[in-house]
Amino acid sequence: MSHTLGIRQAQKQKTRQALLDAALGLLAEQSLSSLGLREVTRAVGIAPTAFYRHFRSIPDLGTALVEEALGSLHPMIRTTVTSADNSEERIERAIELIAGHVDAYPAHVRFIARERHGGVQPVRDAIRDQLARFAEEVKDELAKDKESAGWSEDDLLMLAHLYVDQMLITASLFLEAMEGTEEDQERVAQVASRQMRLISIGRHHWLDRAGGRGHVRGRTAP
Amino acid sequence: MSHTLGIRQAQKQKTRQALLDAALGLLAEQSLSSLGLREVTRAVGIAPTAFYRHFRSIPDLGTALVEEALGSLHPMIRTTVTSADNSEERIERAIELIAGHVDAYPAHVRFIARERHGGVQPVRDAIRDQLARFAEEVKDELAKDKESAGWSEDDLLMLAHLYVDQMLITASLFLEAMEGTEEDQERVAQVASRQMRLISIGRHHWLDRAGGRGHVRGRTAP
DNA sequence: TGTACATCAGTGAACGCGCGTTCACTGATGTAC
DNA sequence: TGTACATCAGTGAACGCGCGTTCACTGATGTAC
Repeated sequence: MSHTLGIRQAQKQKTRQALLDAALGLLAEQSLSSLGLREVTRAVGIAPTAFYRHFRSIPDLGTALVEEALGSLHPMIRTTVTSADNSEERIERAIELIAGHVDAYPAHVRFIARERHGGVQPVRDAIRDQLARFAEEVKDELAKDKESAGWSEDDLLMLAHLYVDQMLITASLFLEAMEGTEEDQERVAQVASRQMRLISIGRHHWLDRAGGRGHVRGRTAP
Repeated sequence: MSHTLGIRQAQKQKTRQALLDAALGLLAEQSLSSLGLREVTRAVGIAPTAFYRHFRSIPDLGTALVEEALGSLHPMIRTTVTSADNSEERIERAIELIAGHVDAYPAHVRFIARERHGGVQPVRDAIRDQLARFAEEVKDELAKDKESAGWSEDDLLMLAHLYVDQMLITASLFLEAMEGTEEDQERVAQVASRQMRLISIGRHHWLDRAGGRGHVRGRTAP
């Protein structure tokens, strides 16, 4: 092997990760803008001053958490969306995937929902940028679909944003429902999948609109 | 007249309102969970201890802000939604109404967007309850519409939530765009109205679904 | 109308506490020879 | 392999500061007669 990273680097990364994990835990019940540096180091069990070896400040740690929470999600998004539109089953699968993610990483999901409009600008910006990337990727996937024939780039991006926002809302509702009964979660899934279906139906008939006059495309009469 | 409220009560209300206003101003750049009692009283120009004459705590003040921000909005919601679905013009009017509200009360809108998923549970609960009321009211309005014939209560509520969430997302985007150019705001309006339109199209064809088999209603062939 | 007492919004001193940041340090790990 | 020096993650004392909350108070407003 060529590069085992060295004992020092390895230990540093471990401590850094411990700081991120501790912060995420503490953020279950407060916002980033009220999270204290001493609070985080205390939870990890190191001296307050050691914090500065890893992060400039709490907002800096926050942007690292954004990367951790969303950075690795891009491949998942792509495979989830890929023609996730045609059939009921595909919508169900997408919803289940969201539910599974919320179940596996509830703290990350909560963090993103909370700080997306939170009081720390660099973190808001980081989240906005990641979500914009998601929307672009969703748009790219949608563009590959047969159903997207005749759609403008603008309209595809508009639809992609609608899907991304809808996913976030659904994730946030699952999070709330996690503290409730199994039934609550089922109800969230039901509503979310019907909303997805309604949006998909809107997509399906998008090019029929324009009040019947002008350039109607596709949809040749039965 | 029967009841001029008395000098004492009037002054008390004035101070209370000053506290709410000051808090709302300070919340432009931080979250409620990091807002300090002394910070608020300092901004108003009264002693810290006077705070307790009006609110039990900062979260208590927060729930009062929720009431102020959303309580008076119910009539507006009702008139906005009322068959706001049929025509392009009605969607445009709704979007303009949202834009106008964001323009008139940016701090309130920011507060709701921020604290909806923020770190203070009583405030989150208060916002959730108000939004649920909005959804119920939107549902009631939708139910009056001809287009809702054949819809179940569940589906109407599902659609109502979709509209409410969409309005909030739009309001939040307008807020961001307020710091940008006129063009930015126009682009937000364009995207928002197309998303609304797509949802409306989905609504229009909702009962046609079920894969063509089974109980297809309305929509007799041309 | 005038007087005597009650109420209560706002004051100001005092408290103990945890905060973020600085600084010189220690000692294990890494590197050059 | 062994030695001498450099690096640097983590330490611990110290700092000044603002926090939330308590308490007894003041004096204008309200009320009863």
